[in-house]
Amino acid sequence: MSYALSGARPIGTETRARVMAAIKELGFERNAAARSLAARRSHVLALVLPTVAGGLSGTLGEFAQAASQTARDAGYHLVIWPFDREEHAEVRDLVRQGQADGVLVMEVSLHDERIDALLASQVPFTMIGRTAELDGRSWVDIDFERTLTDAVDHLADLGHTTIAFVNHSQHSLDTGYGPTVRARDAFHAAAVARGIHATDVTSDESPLAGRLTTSAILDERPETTAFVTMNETATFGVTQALRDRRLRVPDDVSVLAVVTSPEVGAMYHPPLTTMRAPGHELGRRSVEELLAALEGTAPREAPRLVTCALSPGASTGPAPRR
Amino acid sequence: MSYALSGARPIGTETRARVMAAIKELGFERNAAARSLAARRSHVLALVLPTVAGGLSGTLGEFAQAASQTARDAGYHLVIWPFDREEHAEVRDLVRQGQADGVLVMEVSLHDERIDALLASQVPFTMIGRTAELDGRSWVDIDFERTLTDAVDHLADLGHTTIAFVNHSQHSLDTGYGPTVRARDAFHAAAVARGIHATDVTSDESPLAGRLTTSAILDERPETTAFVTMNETATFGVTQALRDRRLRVPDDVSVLAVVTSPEVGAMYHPPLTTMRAPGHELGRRSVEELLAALEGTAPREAPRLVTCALSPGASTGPAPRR
DNA sequence: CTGTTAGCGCATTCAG
DNA sequence: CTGAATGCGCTAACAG
Repeated sequence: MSYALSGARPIGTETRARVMAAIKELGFERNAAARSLAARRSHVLALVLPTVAGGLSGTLGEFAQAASQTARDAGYHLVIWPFDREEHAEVRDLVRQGQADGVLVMEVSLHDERIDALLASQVPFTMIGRTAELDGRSWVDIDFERTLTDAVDHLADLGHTTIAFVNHSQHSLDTGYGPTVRARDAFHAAAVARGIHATDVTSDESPLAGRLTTSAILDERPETTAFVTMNETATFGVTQALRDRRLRVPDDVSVLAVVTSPEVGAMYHPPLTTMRAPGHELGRRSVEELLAALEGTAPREAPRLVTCALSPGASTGPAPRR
Repeated sequence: MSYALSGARPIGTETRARVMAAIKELGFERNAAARSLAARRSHVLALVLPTVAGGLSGTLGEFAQAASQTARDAGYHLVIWPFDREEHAEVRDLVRQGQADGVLVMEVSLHDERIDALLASQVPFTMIGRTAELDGRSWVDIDFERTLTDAVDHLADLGHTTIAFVNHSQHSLDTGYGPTVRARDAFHAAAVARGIHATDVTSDESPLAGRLTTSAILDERPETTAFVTMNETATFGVTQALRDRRLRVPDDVSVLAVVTSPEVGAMYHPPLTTMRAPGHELGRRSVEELLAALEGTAPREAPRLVTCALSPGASTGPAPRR
C-alpha cells in the first residue's frame, strides 16, 4: 500500500486510485517517525551553527535559502539547529540518534572539535569552511586566496601603493578561524606580488574597534590610500575614522569591503564597492556535497572553492596624487 | 529498562548501575524515531519563518538563542525551519506528520494564512506577533503602542514639536503586517496626546528609499526636528539625507530608532539612541507559551506584550531654537 | 520496585 | 502486478 506513494514499485492505475481515495477520505498523513524508524532515514539535514551570532548581514539568510531549496528538491528537509560551539557531542548525537541524516557545519575553524566528534562517529557531514586537515572530508568554502588577490589587484590597478587590511578579530586569528588566517596570508602574498606596502590588522567586531584601529593605521602610515576590510561590523568604524579626519571616500581614500554584500555596502554613503559573499552558491553546493555523501553517489565534480565577485560601488577610485 | 533513562518511575540504585554499564559497553544511543513513534511526541519545536530574510540585525539571533535555551531546559529541541510564506500546508504538516510537536510562527501578519491552516488542523502553535483575531490563540509580541508612545514622549520632553515617523514599507502596511499598522496608529495617537505635529511615511527597506523619503519630508516640512524610525535598513538613508543637507545630529535634528538594537545604533556616528527590540525576552516567553499549550499546563500568567527599553545614544537632544 | 509484553505506523521482505 | 506478514527500537501498560 505504501508503494502507491513511494513509487518504489509499479502500481496499477486502479489500485492507485483506490489508495488515493482512501487517503483523502481519512485525511491520512504519513507519520514521519514511523517512516524514519522503518526506513532508517529521517530525510532531515541539519545546518548547525554556533548560536546564530549577530550581524549575519543576510549572507546566512541567502545561504539557508539556497540550501533549503536544494535539499527540498532532493526530498530532504533542511533545518537550522542552533548549537553552541562547545556542544560537540550534541551535534554528533543528532545523527546517531537518527534526528538527522547528515550535518552541515558552519563557522568551521582550522581545528574544530565538532568535526573531530563527527569523524569519530562516522557521521556524514559537510563543512562550510575548512579544517586544516581535509583528508576524506567533505567541504565547500569561499576562495579567500582568490578574493584577497582580486581585491589587491583591483586597488593596485587603480594606482594604490599602500594598502591596509582590516581583518576579523585577533581572537579569531588565535583560535585558528580559517577565513581570518587565509585572508591574512593571501593579502600578504598578493601585496608582495604587486609590490604593495601592506599593513594588516585585526579588529574586534564592533564599529568602535574598527574606528580606533583605522585611526591607528592612519597615524602610523599616513600614506595609506586604500583599505580592504573583511569585517562587516568594524567597517562602519573604518569610514567613521576617515570622516573624523576629513578624508573623502574615494577621493582621498578607497575602501573595498570583501566577503559581504552590496546590500550592506548600500548602507554607506557613498555606497561601498564590495566583493560579494557567495551565500547562494555555497548553500547549494554544500547540500549537493552532503547528499552525495549520504546517497553514496559520486560527488558531482564541481569546484569546492567559490569566488566572491566584485560589485562596483562608489568607494574605490584612483589613488590620489601626492 | 527505558525507565532508568527517562526517570518515569522509581529505579533501584543497583538496577540503574547495571543498565548504565550496559549502555556504555554497547555504545547505545536511544533512537529518536522509535521514541517519537512510541511516545507520539517528537520533542521538537519548530520555529518557522519566511525564508530567513535579510537584515536580521541580530534580533533573530538573540530570539533564537533564548528560545533554544528555554526549549532545551524543558527537554525539547528548538529547530529553525525555513518556509516561504506561501507554504501554509507544509508548516501545518510538520506537526501532523509528527516532525515537530508545536510551532512558533514569526513574522505574523494580521490575516495570516499560515495561522488559519494551523488552527484548522488543531496544531499547537504560538505566534511571535499577532493576528487581528486573537481568540484562543497563543502569542507574544512587542508592545508597539507603548514603544511608540515612549518614543514620542522622549522627543516631546526634549521640546520637539514636529516629528516624522519612518515606518516599514507601504506593502507591509497594505498586507496588514501588524507592526507596521500598530506602530503607525500608536504614533498618531501619541502625537495627538502630546500636541505634536506628526508626519508619518512608509519606506521600502533600503537606504536609498529612506534617503528619498527623508528628503521629501524635509522639503515638505522643513520645521521637522526629529525622526522616529522603525525600519533598520531605511534608517541608514535617513541619516544620509540629513548629512546631504548639512543637518547635524542631534544639534539640528534628533533621530530615534525603535525596535532595533544598540549594536545597530553603534554603526552610526554619532551612535543612535535606540529602543531595543526585546529578542531575548520574546524568545523565552514564546517557548513558555508553546510548552504550556503542549503540556496542557496552565500558561503561567505573564505579560504577552514585551516592551522596548530606551537605550541612550547620542542622536537625540533638545529641539533647536528657532 | 522490577521483568515482560503489546503496539506505535510505516518500509520491506515474502508469497500469490 | 498485488496482498499479507515481519520487524524497525522504543514507550507504556501489564503483571509479578
